[in-house]
Parts: sequence; C-alpha cells; structure tokens
Amino acid sequence: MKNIYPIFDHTFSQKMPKTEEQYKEIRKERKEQIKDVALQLFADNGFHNTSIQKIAQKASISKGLIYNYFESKEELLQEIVEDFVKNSYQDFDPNNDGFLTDDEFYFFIEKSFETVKSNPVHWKLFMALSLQPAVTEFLMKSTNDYAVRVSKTIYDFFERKKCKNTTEEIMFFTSLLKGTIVQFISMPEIFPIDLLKNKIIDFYKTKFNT
Amino acid sequence: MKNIYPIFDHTFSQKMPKTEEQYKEIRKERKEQIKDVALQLFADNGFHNTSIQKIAQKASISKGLIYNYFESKEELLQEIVEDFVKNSYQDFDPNNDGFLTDDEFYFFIEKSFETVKSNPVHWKLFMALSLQPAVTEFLMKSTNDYAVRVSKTIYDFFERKKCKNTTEEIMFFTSLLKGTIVQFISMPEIFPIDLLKNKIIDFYKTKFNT
Amino acid sequence: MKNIYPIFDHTFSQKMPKTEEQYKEIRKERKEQIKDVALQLFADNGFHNTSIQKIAQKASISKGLIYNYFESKEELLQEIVEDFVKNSYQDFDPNNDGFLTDDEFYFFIEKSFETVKSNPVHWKLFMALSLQPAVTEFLMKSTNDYAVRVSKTIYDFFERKKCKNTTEEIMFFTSLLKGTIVQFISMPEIFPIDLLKNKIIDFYKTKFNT
Amino acid sequence: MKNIYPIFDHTFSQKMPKTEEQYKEIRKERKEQIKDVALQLFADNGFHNTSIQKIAQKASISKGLIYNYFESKEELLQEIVEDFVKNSYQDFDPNNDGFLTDDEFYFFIEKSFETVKSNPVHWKLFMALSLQPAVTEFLMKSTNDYAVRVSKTIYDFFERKKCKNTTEEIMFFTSLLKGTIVQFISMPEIFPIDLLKNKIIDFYKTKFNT
DNA sequence: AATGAATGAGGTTTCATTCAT
DNA sequence: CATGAATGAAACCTCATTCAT
Repeated sequence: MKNIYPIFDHTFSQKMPKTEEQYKEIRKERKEQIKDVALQLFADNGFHNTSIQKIAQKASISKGLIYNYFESKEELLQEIVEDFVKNSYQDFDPNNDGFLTDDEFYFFIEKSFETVKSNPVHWKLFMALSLQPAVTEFLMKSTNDYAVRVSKTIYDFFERKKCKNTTEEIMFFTSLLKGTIVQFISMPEIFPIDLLKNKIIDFYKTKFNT
Repeated sequence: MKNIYPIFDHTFSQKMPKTEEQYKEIRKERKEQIKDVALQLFADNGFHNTSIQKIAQKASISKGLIYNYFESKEELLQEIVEDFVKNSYQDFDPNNDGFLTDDEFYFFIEKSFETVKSNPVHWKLFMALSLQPAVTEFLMKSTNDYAVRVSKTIYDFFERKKCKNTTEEIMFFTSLLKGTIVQFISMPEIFPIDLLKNKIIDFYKTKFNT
Repeated sequence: MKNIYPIFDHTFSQKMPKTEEQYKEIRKERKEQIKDVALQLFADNGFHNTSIQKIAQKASISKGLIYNYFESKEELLQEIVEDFVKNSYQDFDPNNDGFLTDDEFYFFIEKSFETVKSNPVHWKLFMALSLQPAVTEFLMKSTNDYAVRVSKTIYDFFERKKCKNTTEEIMFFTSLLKGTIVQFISMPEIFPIDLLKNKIIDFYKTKFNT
Repeated sequence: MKNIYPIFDHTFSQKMPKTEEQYKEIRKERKEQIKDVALQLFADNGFHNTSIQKIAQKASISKGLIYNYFESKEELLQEIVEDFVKNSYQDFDPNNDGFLTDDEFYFFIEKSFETVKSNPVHWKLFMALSLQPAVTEFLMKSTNDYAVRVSKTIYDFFERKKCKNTTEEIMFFTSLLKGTIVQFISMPEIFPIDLLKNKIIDFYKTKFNT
C-alpha cells in the first residue's frame, strides 16, 4: 500500500507504517510458524496425507497465505528438510575445528542419541523421506555439505586411531549408530536406547583403551 | 496354439468355455504380473506417486482389470508386502527348528546381506514403508508372525552364548545388521557391503571364540 | 466333456442332443430364473444399487449369460416390469367380460389388497419405478393396455351406480385404494391394511346400499 | 458496483480481503444455487441419473466447487430433502398450537393440495425417494419430527370428532389424501385435483355435519 | 500481508458390456 | 448354451494452486 500523501507521513503515521525491519520480522515468524505446523503434520500423517488445507487450518491462517511464503507444497517440504538437516548437524563438533578429541568423540555419540531422543517422530519422518526415491535427490543436496564435513572429521578421528582398515571401521561405526537410531524411531516406546548408547560408548572406550 | 490336424477341426474347435483350471491359471498369472509391475513402480517412484493408471499402462492392461484382482490400491500394496515378507523370511533358519548352531548363525548374517544385495531397490521400498505412519500398522501385521519367530531363534542363540546382558547384546547385533542394510540400500553403488559383512562375521567369531 | 468316439454317437447318444423344444424350455426357465433373482435384488437394494455381477452371482451363473437372454440391464428391468404388470392385472375381472357385478366389485377391492399384501416389497419397487422420470415412459407403455381395460370396467360399474359425477367418484375410489396401498407398502409391518380393506368395502356397501 | 466518485478511488480500491460477512453471503448464495440446480436435475432425471458433473455444468461452476459446499452427493441430496420437508410442513397448523378447529382442518386439506399443486415435480421426486430402499432411512430422519407433530394434531382432531375407530378413520383420511396426491403427481396435466379436493372437503363436511 | 472461493487436473473406483474360448 | 477375463467410459471425489478482493 503506497502512501499517497507523503507530506503527512511524519505527522499522522509516524509510528504506524511498519518498518521494513518489522515486516521482515513478521515474515520470518510466519514462515517459521507454517514450517512448524507442517512438520508436525507431515510427521504425524505423512507428506501425502497432509493437505495444504489442513496445514492452514492448524496454523489458523488461510490456504492462500502459505503460497505467499512458499512456492509450492514441495518447496515447503524442502525448506523444512533443510532446516532439519542444518539443525541436526550444527550440534556436532561444537568448536567446529574439524578435530575430534576422544572426549568429543564420545560426546558425538551421546549427542547423536540425545538429538534423536528429543524428537523421534521428526527423525522418523526424515529417515522415511531419505528412503523415498522422489525425495532422495533434493535431500542429498541439502545434506551433502554438512555430511562431507562431518564425515571428514570422523575419518580423521579414526585415522588417528590407526585401525586396520579405516573405512571399514567407520562404516561399522556409522552402521551401529544408524541401526540403533532406526530401531529406536521404529519403536520409541520400547527400545532401550540409553542402554545401547552406553554399550556403544563402552564398546569404543574398550576398543580404544581410553 | 494352432491346431495342426485341421481335419479334426470339427472335433477340437468346438467353442467351449475355458475350464476352471484354465481360469485359475490365467488369474494367477495376471495377478502375479500386476504385482510385479506395481512393485517395480512403487520401488521406483513411491507408493503415492504411482497411480493405478500408470500400473495399468505399464502392464498393458486396463485400469479396470486391476480391480478385478485387487479390491483397492491399498490391498494391492498389502499383498505385495505380504509376498515380500514371506519370501524374505523363508530363507532364514533353513531347518526351521528354532535352533541356531554357530555355523547357522554366521550363515544367518551372510544370508541377510545376500537377500538385501539381491534386491536393494525393493528393500528400500519396504524400509521406507515401514517408517510411514499410515502404513506401519498393516505392515506390522504381515511381518509380525515371522519376526517373532526369528527373534526367538536369535534370542535363544545369544542366551546360550551367556553374554552379560542378552537383550542388550541382541539389540547391538540387530542394530549393526539393520544399520548396515540401511546404509547399503541408501547408496547401493558405493557402500562396501561385503567388507562389512565379513567384518561383522569376524567380529562375532572373535567375540564368541569360534 | 467331449465325445472322443464320434462313430458311436448314434449308438450312445441317440437321445442326447436336445430337441429344439427342449432348448426353448431351458431358455424359458433360465430367463425366468434370472428375472426372479433380479427382481428380488432390485426390490431389496434398488435398480442402481444392483449390479449385473450381483445378479449373476445370486443366480449362480456367469455375467455373460445374462446378456445371452437380455440385451441390457435396462431391458431386463423392462421385462420384469412387463411381467409384473401382466400378472397384477390378470387377476382382476376374472371372467374378463368387462362387466363387474356388485360382488365382483367388492372382490376387486379385496383382490387388490391381497395382491399387494402377498408381496409388498415388489409393489414398493414398482411404485417407486412408476415415479421415476426415466422409467415412467416405458412403464406407461407396458401398463397402458391393461389399465385402459380395467379403467373401462370400473367406469362402467360406477356409471351404472348413477353417481352425481362418475369421473370424480372413480378418482375418489382409486385415490382411496392407491393411498391405502402406498401407506401399506411404506410401512408394511405396522399399517393395518385389513382394517382399511374392510372399512373401504363397508364404505361402498353402505354407499351403494348393497 | 462502480465507484461513482473516482476521486476517492484511492480510498475505496485498497485491496482488502473480503469480510467474513461477505464470504458468508457468497457461501449462502452459492449453496442455494447448487441446491436449486441439483433439485431440478434430480427431479427431471432422478438422483442416480444426475451426475455431479451435470450439476456443475448446469450451474456453470466446476465440479470441485460442489465439494466445497457439500461433503458428498448424498449429503447434497440430504440437505435438499431437509429443506423440502421443512418448507412443506411449515405451512400447516398456522398458529402451531397443535389444535385444529373445523375450519383449520378444511384449510389443512386445502393447503395440502395447494402445496403439491405448486410443485408437482418436486413432490414426485420426494415421493419416489421415500420409496427407495437405500434412501428411506435418512429421509425418515428428516421427516420424522414434523410428521409426528402433524400426526398428533390430526389425531386430536379426529378424537374430538368421536368416530367409531379413530385410528381407522385417520388411516382412511390420510390414504385418501395421499392417494389423491400420488395420482396427481403421476399425471399432473390430466388429474382433476381441484375437483377431488372439493369432493374430499365436502365429504368430511357432510360426515361431520359442519 | 491475507482471505477463502474457485478451478481443473488427476486420482480411485465401479460397472455395463464385449469377446475369445 | 456358457464362462469370466477384459475393456473403457464415466462416476465420485481430492487437492495443489490461482485469483479477485
């Protein structure tokens, strides 16, 4: 809406028109809200069983507004996934120097499980998504940068541990982690994730003599 | 099939309805064909992204015919899943006595990986399905009987091995297996599954001193 | 089962090939059977809710066979209706001389109710059909000849009774009959049709002083 | 609506979402329009022979929009029926005190016929519907409350008239009415409904000596 | 920025009818 | 005469997306 009486600007609406900053803030919050609601519904009912209508209803906004913030339902999903990936990875390697001490390695394991435990439903969604042919591609794109960095860090760590076959050892480790997580998110109520977490940590402590 | 004795035409070419046998055969083949095509499309594009139309087209039949064989798209999926589960499990514990010798245990690991290797795309589909909220339930139903039996067999085996904590040990084992499989089906071209298979077998051979 | 010894045909199957008569008989019976089953299903579930499939199943024959006897589902209905109309009307005016004595008039009323009582479900179907725009036309055709004759007979009867306005009197009479019937078929379990029947007969006996 | 004060354009043309009021109005009108069109088509061709497609076409809207206003085709019919029943009954017993004077009784008859005369096609539809097995149930639900009230009022009236058998007398009366109506809606062009109306009124005036 | 009516393509499903045997 | 697999048109319905306001 344009102000057609610019001369009155300073008089009548001094505080009324929102600053560009404020608008940006509003947009950001709205976007966040929509993504939150959508994530919850996608996780509960699946992407295909969640209509834009339902998202709008649950967010108490209009269908049209969602298209004001996202090009399409697909893009909405994409942004949610990107956020999720970003959030998930940013917890690891806190000092972000690409170097893991022994303690940081055990903390990495601990952190991985804690992250999943804090929201198994979302993890289930992303695990499922990552196995869907149609989604795989763009998910890869989101994930890749982070994944490469983390992989590198882990690789360096295992390298330093002078295992017989580093790659093999890493695969073993990641399989163990991923398998535990998959089992947990498949049956969060009954899988004893803390037991497993401790067992895995103990396992490596014994192995690395630390 | 052409009649090679045209002189007997009047005898053989009497127009008779197909026998019950023949119809049964036709039905069985058609059903199999539809399931095959559907499975392939589901695996390639996902369940929701595969329309009955597409299945019919690829099978070169009419949409309607599919409903002659399956009550609904959902039931089609269900039957495919049941077939898959049945086929997957029937390879394990060959003598089916619920008792695993050491060799049978290693064979079980071997077999698990071989089964997945023989068709990673289908396993990816079923893994994805098993993580989909809406599908979980009926998939559970198909899986459960088999899963319980296998679980029991594994449990007995580990029990006999007198580990400190049997349940924990089993979870560790299944996580390792599942994690390896998930990683493999996520990137079948690059994941060194045979290395991992051997490493896991060696790991347990060392652990159990066999 | 094919006869593989055609040479013995004249010996063993002398009486086997059905005569044209017999075929006609079979056709007639089959047709009757199909119509019976169809009528029952139409009456129970409505014409549109009854598929050819269901009729075939209930009659323990194949779908295709029905088309051997009837051009279409519509034609099947048409023939059923025609039969029904024929059967319904042929009970009236037994000596068929177009002349109703007093007793025959009361018998006509009695007969009308008895006919409806003997099968309210079928009457409900035909009443419903007669009110359906799409059906009205061909039903008219079936009904008309009979209706005209009965109307004439009734008209003559009332004429002889020298009412003030014959047409009006007849309409009153037929309305009374039809209304009673409609109410009965709408709620056959609770409508006291016999009471009404007697009341109507008494009503006319009093009126006509007979 | 054109803005006749173009100078104020900047004031009026601000693009605002429609108010809730406006949307309510739109919804109400559209719903009414759809029901009107549907009723006409149902009456002309029957419920089953009228597709959502045809309704949309005749209303010059899209198929989808109908589902914005009605859950299903069945619900559309149901709402139409409810409207019809409500409209039909609300004319009777004007002071709504459940008590019929003699004059009100004759007025009731008069009114019944007038109502039917004003729209025989719709009455035909509802009569037909009320005889359809599948529909009977929900139609009953719509009708019942009104029917019970009217029945009661009529019953009281006949009771006061001290007939030999009240129930019988009422059935006779309702049969007469219903039969007349059925005959009229079956052949509205030729059935002399006014004659019958008068005859019935006279009949009861004579009977009750009023 | 916000609304929700409206669209229309596409999905699942049904079913009268055909046809080879 | 008899079968039931197969067809295909058309039905009902869903939903991402657009658009006037």
